[in-house]
Amino acid sequence: MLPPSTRRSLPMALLRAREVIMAHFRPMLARHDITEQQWRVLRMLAEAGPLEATELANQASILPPSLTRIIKAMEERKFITRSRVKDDGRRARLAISPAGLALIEELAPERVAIYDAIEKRFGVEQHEKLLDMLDGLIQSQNGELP
Amino acid sequence: MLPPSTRRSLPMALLRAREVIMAHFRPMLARHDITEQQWRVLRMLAEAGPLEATELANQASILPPSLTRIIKAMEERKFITRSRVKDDGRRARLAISPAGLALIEELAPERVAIYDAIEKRFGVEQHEKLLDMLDGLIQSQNGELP
DNA sequence: AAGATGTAATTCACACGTTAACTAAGAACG
DNA sequence: CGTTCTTAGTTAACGTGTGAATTACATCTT
Repeated sequence: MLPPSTRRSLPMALLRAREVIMAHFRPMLARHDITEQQWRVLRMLAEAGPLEATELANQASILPPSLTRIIKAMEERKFITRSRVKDDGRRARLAISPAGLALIEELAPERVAIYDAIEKRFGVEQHEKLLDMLDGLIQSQNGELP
Repeated sequence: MLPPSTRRSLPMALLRAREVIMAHFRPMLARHDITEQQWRVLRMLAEAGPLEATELANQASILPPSLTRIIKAMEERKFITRSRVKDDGRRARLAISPAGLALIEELAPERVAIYDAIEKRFGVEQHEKLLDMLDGLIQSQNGELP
């Protein structure tokens, strides 16, 4: 049994797929001097409300060291606020600021347009099916790691 | 029309999918002190034969600046060799060394085992179908970028 | 209450991703 | 020929990914 060729490997396919998709979003993010990860953090806080750092890191798929840096940068730019959690001096509570919300809303139409363009090329049903399969893959691998 | 929630966005799904898959490979790579990208370069050269830098970068989905660093590191470790292309002093011809090939072969059984584990959890047909859909996605986005 | 253990977040070190600027070599054109 | 333009690769600057070590605070144990 041979190992899969690089042209048919799941890690490579996922990587390339993510590249072609992100290529659509990068110009928008660059225009506002926001990194992809900062954008994830902003959206997550906008959708889920205030979160603690660990929870935010998990949901945005960002590692703790990266999140520390991102929070620092976005706090300075006044896009998010940070406060201590009562009764536990270790935890930090992070929330999006009005300025952060304003950015999200400003970009909303463009986001929709980009998603429409992607779906138009790939097909709405294909898009939905792919999301389902990716969820399935993620769930399938999330059990015990023997 | 609302933008997609973060829980149903293609970039996030692709990112998380890649994470759960790479989690299987990381221990193996760490044991041999090889990064994921170095591993991609090695495999590519092993499968495709000697390549020029630009071609290698494209096929391994690595940006030129990263490839420069990777080549430097792997040349020092004697896993790859570099030579000038005759009649064009700009191009570099990169090839895997015997030591590099030996590493590939040493890891081959473990690679197969990891892929088997992934397929066992996700399902062989699902795996194949997902690869097809990812290819389709990549092809669909690869036209003109308006 | 004091020490051991656990947890949240940060820091450190190093590699890669990304964009822009740069160098060097070839090709095109006058 | 020499000038200009293009191409291959590198360098620079900054942010993120990753694993290990560290700090600060909570909790558990006795």
